[in-house]
Amino acid sequence: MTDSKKQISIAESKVMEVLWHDHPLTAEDIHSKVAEAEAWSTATVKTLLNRLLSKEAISAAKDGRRYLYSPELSQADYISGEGQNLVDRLFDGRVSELITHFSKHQKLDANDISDLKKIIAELDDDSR
Amino acid sequence: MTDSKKQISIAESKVMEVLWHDHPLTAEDIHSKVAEAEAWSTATVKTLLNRLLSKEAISAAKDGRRYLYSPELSQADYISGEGQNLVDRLFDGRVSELITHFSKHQKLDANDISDLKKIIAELDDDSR
DNA sequence: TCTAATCGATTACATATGTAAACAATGCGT
DNA sequence: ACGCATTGTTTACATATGTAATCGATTAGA
Repeated sequence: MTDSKKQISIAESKVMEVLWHDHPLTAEDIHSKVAEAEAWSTATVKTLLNRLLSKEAISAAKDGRRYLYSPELSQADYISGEGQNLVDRLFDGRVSELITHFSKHQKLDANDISDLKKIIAELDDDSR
Repeated sequence: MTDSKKQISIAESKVMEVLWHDHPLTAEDIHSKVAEAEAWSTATVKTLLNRLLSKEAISAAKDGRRYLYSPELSQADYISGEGQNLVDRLFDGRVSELITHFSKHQKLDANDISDLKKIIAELDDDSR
């Protein structure tokens, strides 16, 4: 098996965010985008890109002297993985527990509530 | 400031789980409980207990030759922290996004759905 | 063509984490 | 009182992660 299934770290995910938003991009592009939030040197960004490459979370296509990077791992898959992970760790895999927790402790705002209702409505439709 | 607010690692949280479930406990108690899931040596458990002590996530009360450990950090606080963390990282703090994600991708079962309905009903009551 | 700027690749280094052995103190049984 | 068992303390070591400097190749200008 390859390096694939390796975990993406927080810092690495910041680079992924940029690539999910727009790609392909050069290392320098990524550096300037990510620099809005993180005071990283270009060297740091390059290190992260290389780590993501070996984890096969992104790919690089040669473009003359430089590379153009694109995501391989989709944001949806990443989020699902992290989410599943958390639910497993904190709620023993029970999604309803997680939702209950958030509804009780993390204060849902009006938007959240209307979204929830919408979700329920759709679920009812589906099962009907 | 003390070491307090330090992050609790995954391995450390396994020890916390045991203590949240039942406490105070001796290191050996904890070792046997946690051993059901993790093949750790008692030395490993001791290391984790010490790290948790310096992070002030647990406390120890001398009981003759040994110590009795108890949680200081509550499970609710831990879960809230981790949850908030995830919502911030993956959904830019928007809880409804998280719930939407789970409803779309993580397949809610009948239980989850009835829980959701219950939550909605309660929220409606509260706001009335 | 020679050189300076530009990129990527390699190496570095501190802290965190997983996992545990070695060492030290101390109380129990004989 | 003495040595062994028990329990805590210190030290160890590999991998992961955050953060970056340095080395090396390549290319665009002078």
